[in-house]
Amino acid sequence: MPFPTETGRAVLTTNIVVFSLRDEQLKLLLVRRRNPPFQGCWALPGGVVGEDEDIEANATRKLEEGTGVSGVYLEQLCTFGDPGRDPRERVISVAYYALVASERLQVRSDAHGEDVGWFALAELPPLAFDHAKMVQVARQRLAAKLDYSTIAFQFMPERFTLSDLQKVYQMILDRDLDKRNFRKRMLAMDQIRETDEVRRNGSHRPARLYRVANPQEVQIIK
Amino acid sequence: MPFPTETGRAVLTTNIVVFSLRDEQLKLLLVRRRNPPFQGCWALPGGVVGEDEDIEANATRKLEEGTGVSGVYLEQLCTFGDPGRDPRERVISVAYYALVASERLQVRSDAHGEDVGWFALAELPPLAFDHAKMVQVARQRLAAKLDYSTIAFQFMPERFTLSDLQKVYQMILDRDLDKRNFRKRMLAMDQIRETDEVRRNGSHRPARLYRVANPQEVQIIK
DNA sequence: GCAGTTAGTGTATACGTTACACCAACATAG
DNA sequence: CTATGTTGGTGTAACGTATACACTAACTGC
Repeated sequence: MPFPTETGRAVLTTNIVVFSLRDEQLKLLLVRRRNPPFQGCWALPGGVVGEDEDIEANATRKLEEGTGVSGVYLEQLCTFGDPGRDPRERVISVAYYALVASERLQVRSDAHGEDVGWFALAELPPLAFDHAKMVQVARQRLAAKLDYSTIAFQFMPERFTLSDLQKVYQMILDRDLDKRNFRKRMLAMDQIRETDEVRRNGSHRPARLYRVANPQEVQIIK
Repeated sequence: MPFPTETGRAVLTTNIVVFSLRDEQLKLLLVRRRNPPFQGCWALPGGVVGEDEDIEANATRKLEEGTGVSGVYLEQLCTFGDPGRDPRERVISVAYYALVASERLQVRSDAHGEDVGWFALAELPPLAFDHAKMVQVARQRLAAKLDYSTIAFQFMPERFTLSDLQKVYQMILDRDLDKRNFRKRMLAMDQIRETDEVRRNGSHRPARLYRVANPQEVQIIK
């Protein structure tokens, strides 16, 4: 089966759904498009994959350009390639999702002359192309992974309290959790370590600080 | 960001990991390559996506060509696009996996002048490109989905016994299951229905035949 | 009618999940 | 300095789910 010379070829791109917690909310990184189609519209960060570039390497690079952060958790989500998804020509987009601890963030607004912004999931603007669908799939995947992996720790700063962690879970799952049961479960999976520090912030009992045992890896549990 | 005219373009293909149960074994459909590269080597079925063809539609079509069956369960797995995965040029493959009930199969050997064959997972020949990796990912996904979906029913014929079903689970999970607990679990999820037929095949008590309540859908359970 | 073979059934135990309420420690105001 | 407000931190009982386990039922063939 020889390759066709013209047909069956497509522009290869990536898009990344970048989650982070900012202002006690789960937010997404969006960039404003400067060119048609969808000029002026908000879209997921991403770009065209270079001729000899690995797809995931491209996603990593675009993510670093957008957030200024390297070494973040990145996972392939799904590939979108409807013939009509880009009005210009056939464009395949391999979607990824990424989780960034907000303390590490330093968004370079206008790094590439693009407007960049963080948007709460509940208040997303209309998105270009099929990016809304990508966001939906990413959100589902993230929520599902909370149950059987340590993925939530990717959001945490180096030191955090159990209440901080619980807020993260509650934000992603969009429901309240029982404090005692939550703490039991977190400590039982033996992936966070108590430190001898506490945090004092307000007129109440100070909170014990914890750290992630293996911040690099996302483990599958149970 | 205008598109480059030459760089960043790739041939778009699909590959499908087709699972079926044959001879009481979990087997995969492979085709022998007639052209270089990897000429004569076994590979996953698939092909180049047409200029205006939907990616999943292409996978469905290739699957039908290979098995003669339509309406089978098909799910996107992962996308492979390493720059070096095809020695000729940049080729992106969107991998799918599919589950086919063996009773429905009528493999058209030589439909396209290709050798076609079913291979037990434990006895796969060396595969072309990165297809071995695709098989590995598909196998993991399938085993994981047994736990929380009704995906296994896709393998079943219209009428089957609980022992048949148990064999399917055991084959995929590669371990024995307790008969009473298995039956309890299957009936508890209320997705199979008793029929008033039995099957007599040997000098022993006949087995009750069941059918799948919603053969079309794969449900997520619990 | 006996032997061999697969089909079919119930219960007790262990384990994990859920629900739930009070005291502790600090800052601030009076 | 003490009273109040606010968040941090802890254990136990009830419940439901998952596991382990052994015998009888129904048929065929000899």
